[in-house]
Amino acid sequence: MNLNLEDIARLAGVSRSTVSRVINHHPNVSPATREKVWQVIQEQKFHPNQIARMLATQRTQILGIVVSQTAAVFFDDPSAYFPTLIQGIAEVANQQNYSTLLWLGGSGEGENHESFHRQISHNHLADGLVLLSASASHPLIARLVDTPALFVTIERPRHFAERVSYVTIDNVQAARTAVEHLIQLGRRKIAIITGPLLNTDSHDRVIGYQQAMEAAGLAVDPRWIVYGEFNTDTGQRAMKSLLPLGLDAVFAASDQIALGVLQTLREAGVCVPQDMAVVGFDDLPAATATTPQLTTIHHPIREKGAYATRLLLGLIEGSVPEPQQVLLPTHLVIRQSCGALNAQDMANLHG
Amino acid sequence: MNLNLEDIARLAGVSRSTVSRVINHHPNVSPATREKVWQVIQEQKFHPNQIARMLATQRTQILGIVVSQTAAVFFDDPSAYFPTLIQGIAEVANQQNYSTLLWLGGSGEGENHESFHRQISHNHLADGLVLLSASASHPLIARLVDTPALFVTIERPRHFAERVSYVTIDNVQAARTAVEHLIQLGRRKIAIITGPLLNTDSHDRVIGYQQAMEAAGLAVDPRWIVYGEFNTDTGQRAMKSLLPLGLDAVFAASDQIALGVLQTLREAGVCVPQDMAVVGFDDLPAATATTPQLTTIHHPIREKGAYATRLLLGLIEGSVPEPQQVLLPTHLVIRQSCGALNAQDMANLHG
DNA sequence: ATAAATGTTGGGAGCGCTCCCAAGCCCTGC
DNA sequence: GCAGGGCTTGGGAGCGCTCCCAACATTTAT
Repeated sequence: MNLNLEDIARLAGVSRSTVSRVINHHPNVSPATREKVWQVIQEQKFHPNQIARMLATQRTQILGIVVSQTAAVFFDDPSAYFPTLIQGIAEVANQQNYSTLLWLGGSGEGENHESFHRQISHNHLADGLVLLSASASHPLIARLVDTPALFVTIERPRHFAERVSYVTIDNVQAARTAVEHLIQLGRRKIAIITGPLLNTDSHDRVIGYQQAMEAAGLAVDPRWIVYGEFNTDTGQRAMKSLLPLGLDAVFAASDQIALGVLQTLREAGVCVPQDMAVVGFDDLPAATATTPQLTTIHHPIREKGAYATRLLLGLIEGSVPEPQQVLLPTHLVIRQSCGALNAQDMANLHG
Repeated sequence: MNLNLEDIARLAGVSRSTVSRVINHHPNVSPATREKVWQVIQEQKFHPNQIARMLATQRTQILGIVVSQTAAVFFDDPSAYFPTLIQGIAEVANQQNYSTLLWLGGSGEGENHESFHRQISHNHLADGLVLLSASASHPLIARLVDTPALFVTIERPRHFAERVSYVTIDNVQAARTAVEHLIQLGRRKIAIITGPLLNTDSHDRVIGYQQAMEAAGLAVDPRWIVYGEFNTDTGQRAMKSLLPLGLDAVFAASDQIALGVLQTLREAGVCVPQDMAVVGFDDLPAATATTPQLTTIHHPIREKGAYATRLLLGLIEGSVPEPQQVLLPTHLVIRQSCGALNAQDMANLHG
């Protein structure tokens, strides 16, 4: 049904090879021939078969995006963290003429997870892989790290961190900045509510918290450090458990958590920021919709995806050596929930 | 570097064809040979080259997911509408041994849009396509409809509706149900705030609204019908403009819109549902987080994606004829914002 | 003018698989 | 005992492209 190179060649009165050269913009084709061939190609609306090209070149121009996680964690999440990441990836990929293969799965259970990862690593469709969650993709990383497969993870992996390429933010520094800000404002009894223990983002934010506290000579009650999930529910639950401890500030390691914290504090009649300062992490759109608006750490989610993709492309082209590890900058966005803006500032804001 | 069929054949002392037969579970291989070949395959961790297989079979086992829309509309949207759809698609696809190619793009501008769609329709990588937004994909539909390419859209397309396969919900009926519910509760002056005029979902919900009003013998002031976007901002803006009209109910054609409506009403000191009943559409998780909780139309977003994929697979296998058009069921979820639950019910809820 | 360098073109081989056909095998039935 | 049928097996011919090499044409340098 479809035409092939040979057909075009016949119609243009040249050889298959010449048509191939024209299509691939090889230099050594005379202008006249080039012109003639292009004309036939246009006329026939010819498009070379990608698959055949892949087979011949051993390159697919496809990037795999791996979201190995329970569906709920990713998509019912209003933060749109993963979708935003994917957007950053797809943008760069499409722009560089790569297609993106989306792998969603690994819904928890061991066997499923296993076969999901096997499917990805054996189906050699992609020239490279972006793993959106290093911690959840651990088994995949373990099986890829000793193969020639090219991949980069978002988030620093727990294992093989020295051998794999990743893009992340300096979570330690970012968390430290957030907590130092609270300390500067006179807060002393500061708790942290964070995500899963095994998640390196989660883990590093605790380190940053501890460093800030220690540097300020503030003792940390172990009960002040609460691990959970990066969601609203954890925020509510954790805050309820923290309520009796007489704190004056909470650092929520995600805005989702902060949302839950704020809600619980409101229900408990605790005034934010007067009685309790709150700082979040992520700078989601939702952070400006709360009352009071959330002070939070901004980090470039979409850019993480984009950067990881550029990096991966570099690895594929061979223009950069493995492994590459990059930390993207973050900054503190001061709004109302930390109490840094005094009454007058707030009046100005609303004026 | 990698082994191929021939290598395995040599190691197993058989021919390429026999190995191929074993891998593809063809019946006519003697048990002994089959066993021997499997053993070599396991030993060598052999995995057949997908690309070569694609070239030979002219089938890719890949489904394309097309999200032709501005990024912001899709991912900054807390409703996770598109991610949820994608999840439904990927689930079915992976389960049937299909991979999914994700096409995100068409960021508004004509030229971009054009080249985005060209890229999709010429790159014959997918056995079939799922178009996530019929209205936004119009140019793509127009170019695909006269080709042998297989595709199904979510949402009924504005043009070629009789010729394309799609999966959607009965928006007319759903909207009608919502509005009839308000009428039953004694509301008379009911407005509708909906999405883009060119979106068929949007359009049909208005039809449903009009049918319900007409059936009840209620005249509709043209100012009561407001078109906008499916977002919070539209809800706020539209509600502000509706405030002076002395309404007693608003049907928001998406929960996002309803969120904006609720916010504006709160700021204006209008009590919901006493002074103004509000019904939404979508049944997002956020609908239960509002005060009062939102009465809304539930529709199966994820199932839409899953159904569309099963349908597409059917078209690919040739087991169903084109075109197929299906309407999935919806239902009204009664919560507090419509005023159907009286004080006692509410007490029970909180007890 | 002529050898050498350069530019242009065509064809063969190969990427790794599937599918078809023919050949060889064994078994059954007359 | 031998023809005819069904299993099992191997090899050839693609799928449509790229890439290399050799052949030929055209310049350029001497």
